[in-house]
Amino acid sequence: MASHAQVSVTAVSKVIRNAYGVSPAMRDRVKTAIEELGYRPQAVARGMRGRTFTIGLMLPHIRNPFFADILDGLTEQLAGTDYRAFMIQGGATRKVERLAVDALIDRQVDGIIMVAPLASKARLEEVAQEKPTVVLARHERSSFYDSVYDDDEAGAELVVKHLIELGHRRIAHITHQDDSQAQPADLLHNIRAATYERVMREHGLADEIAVATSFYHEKGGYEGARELLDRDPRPTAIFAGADQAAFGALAAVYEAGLRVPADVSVAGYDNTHLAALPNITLTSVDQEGSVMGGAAGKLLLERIEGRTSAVRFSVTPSLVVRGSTAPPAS
Amino acid sequence: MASHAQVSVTAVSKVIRNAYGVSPAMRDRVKTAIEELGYRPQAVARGMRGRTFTIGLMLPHIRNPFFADILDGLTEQLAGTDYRAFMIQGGATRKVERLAVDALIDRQVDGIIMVAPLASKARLEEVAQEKPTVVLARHERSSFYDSVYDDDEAGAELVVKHLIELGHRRIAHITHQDDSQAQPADLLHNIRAATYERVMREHGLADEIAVATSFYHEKGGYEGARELLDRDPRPTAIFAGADQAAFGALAAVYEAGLRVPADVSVAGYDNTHLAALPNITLTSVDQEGSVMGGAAGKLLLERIEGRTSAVRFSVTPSLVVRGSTAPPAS
DNA sequence: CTGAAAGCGCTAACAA
DNA sequence: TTGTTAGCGCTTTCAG
Repeated sequence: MASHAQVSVTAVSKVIRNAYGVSPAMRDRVKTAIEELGYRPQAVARGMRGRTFTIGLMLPHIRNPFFADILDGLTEQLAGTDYRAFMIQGGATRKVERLAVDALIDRQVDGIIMVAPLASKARLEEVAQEKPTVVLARHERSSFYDSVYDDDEAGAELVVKHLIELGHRRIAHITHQDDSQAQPADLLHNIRAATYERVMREHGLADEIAVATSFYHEKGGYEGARELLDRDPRPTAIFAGADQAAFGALAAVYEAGLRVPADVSVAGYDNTHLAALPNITLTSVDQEGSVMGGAAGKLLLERIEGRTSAVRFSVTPSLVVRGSTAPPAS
Repeated sequence: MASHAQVSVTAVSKVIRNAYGVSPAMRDRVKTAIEELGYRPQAVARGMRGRTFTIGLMLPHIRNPFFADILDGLTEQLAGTDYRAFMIQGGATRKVERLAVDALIDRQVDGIIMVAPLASKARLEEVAQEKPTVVLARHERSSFYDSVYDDDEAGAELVVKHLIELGHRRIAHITHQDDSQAQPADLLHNIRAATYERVMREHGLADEIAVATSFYHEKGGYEGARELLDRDPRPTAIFAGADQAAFGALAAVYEAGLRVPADVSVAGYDNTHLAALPNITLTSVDQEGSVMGGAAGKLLLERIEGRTSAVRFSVTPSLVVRGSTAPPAS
C-alpha cells in the first residue's frame, strides 16, 4: 500500500490509528491513497503488535432470545469504535466451553465477555488474567474481572410474592440442571430457585415447596411441569425460571386439560417477545438484556484501556404482569 | 517456547502442523515440552503466514432458532479439526451487513459462510474472490461460491397444496420485507411468496391470492395476520413464511375471537421446537438446519483445501402436519 | 532429519 | 514532521 502511494508505512499507520504527529497535508494524502486503493489494515498483523480490535463473546447457545438482546446492547455500545463483537458458542458442558474460550484467547481477542459460563471461578480468573474479561449473569465477586448481572434474587422474589399475593399457596418451581463447577450460589438458576424457597418459607409455605429440576428450554419446561402436575394435590401456580421453560409448562398445562390461569397460573423469567403475544400473555420478569450487553461492552472497553480494578454492575428487574397469572380457583 | 525446551522453533511448528520430516524422538520431545509449558500457538501469527483456523459465520441475527440448528450442524462438522466457527451479526440492512463481512475479511478468516445475506450477487462474488465462501439460503447460481439451500419452492408448494387439499380456497400468505439488492428470485422469502402465488394460480385460485408484506418475526406475523383477517371475506387459512411469523399470526387469530383451526388454519415454515408444543401444534415445513450447516462446513473446508469449482447443495424439505391446519368450516 | 534465516503486515522507537 | 528500522510469533525455504 505505502509504496503504491508514495508515503511511508509509518505515515499510513499513524493516520489509521489517528496518532499524534502527522501534518494535515500528509493525512490528506494518505487518506486519499487509502480510498483509492481500498486499503484495509489486516487485523492479524495489528494483533501481532497490539490489538486485534476484536471482542470475543461467549454465548452458551443461541436459542434464547434473551441473548439476542444482550448482543444488540453490546453491538450498539461498540458502534463508533473499531471493535467488533465475535460470538462463539460455549455449549452445554464445561469441557466444550473451555475449548471455546481457549479458541478466543488463541485468536488474540482484545477482551472476552462470557455469558452465564459454567466454568469455576478459578478458571474465570485464569482467563481474566490472560485477557480483559467481563462475566455476565454470574453473581460471585472477583477482583480480576468485571461482573454484570441481573438481580435474580429480586426478580424471583417479585414473582413468588406476586403469586402469594394473588392467594396461591401451592406454588411450584421449575429449575435448570447444569454441569457447572461454579459455586451453586453463583449461578442464576440456583439463585432463582433458592430465592423461591426462601420466600416460600418466609410466608409459612415451607411445606408447599415443590421443585422440578429440569432444563431452561421448551422441552425441559414441558417435562418439569408434567412432573409437577402429577403431584397430589397439584400446584395452583408454576414459576418457571425462564420463559422458554414457561412455554413448555403452558403446553403441559393445556395438555392436561387444565386452563391458564383459571386452574393453574404460570409465570416465567426473561420477558421475551413471545411472552407478550396476546395468546400467550405470560407474566414474566424483565431484565433488560440490551442494558446488560451495553454495560458489559462499556466495562470491557474500559478494561482494555487499562482499568484493573473490578467493577460490578447489577440491573434491577421488574415484573410484567400479564394474563397467565390470576388468583387460584377458590 | 522453543528456547525453553531446547528445540528449534521449526521443530515445534512442524509438530504442531503434523508436517512431514520430524523424527519420532523429536516429536515426543516437542510434545512433552508443549504439555509442560501449556504452549498454545497464536492464531494471529499463524495467520500472517497462512491460516488462522477461523471460519467466519455471518448470521443476520440470532433470534431465529433455525439458525441455532445451522450452527450446531456446522460445529459438529468442524469438530475434530482445528477450525473454529466465529459468528458475527449481519443486521437488518445491507450497509451494516457489509461492515460485518468486511470485519471478517479484515481478521483474515480462512473462509466465510453467509446465511441469508442481503447483499447483491456481485458483492457476494467480490467476497468470494477474497476468501473461500459458502452462501446459505440463497438460490442464485455463481461460479465463485458454493450454495447450500433449502428447496423453498418445494416447501412452499407442500404447504399450499396441503391447504388446498384440505378444501381451503381463501388462503393468504405473510411474507417478509427486506432492504436487499439481490435479485428478488434469489431470496427465500420471495421464492416462498412466488411459489404460493404460482400454486394458487395453478389451482384456479388466482382471485383468492392475498399477501401481507410484513416481517418474519412475531410482531410482523401478528400485524400481517391482522391485516389479512380484516379483509372481507377473510381468509380461511394463513400460510406464514416462517414459524416466528406464524406464532404472531396465531396470536392475531385468537385475539380476533377466532379458533385455530376451526375458523382459520395456520401454517409456518422452519419447524422450530416451539411448533411442536402441544398447545401450539403448528403445521410447518422442516428443513433440517443442522444438515445445511454441516454441508456448509464441509463445502467450505473443501474450498479452503483448494477446490475452486462451485458446488450447490440443496435440501429437500418435508411437511410436518399438526393440529393448526384442518378443513375449513363448511 | 534438523535448524538457521527470511519475511508475512503491522506498530513503536528512534534518527534524521 | 517524517521515514528508517527492529521486532511481534509463526511458516517456509534452504543449507547443513
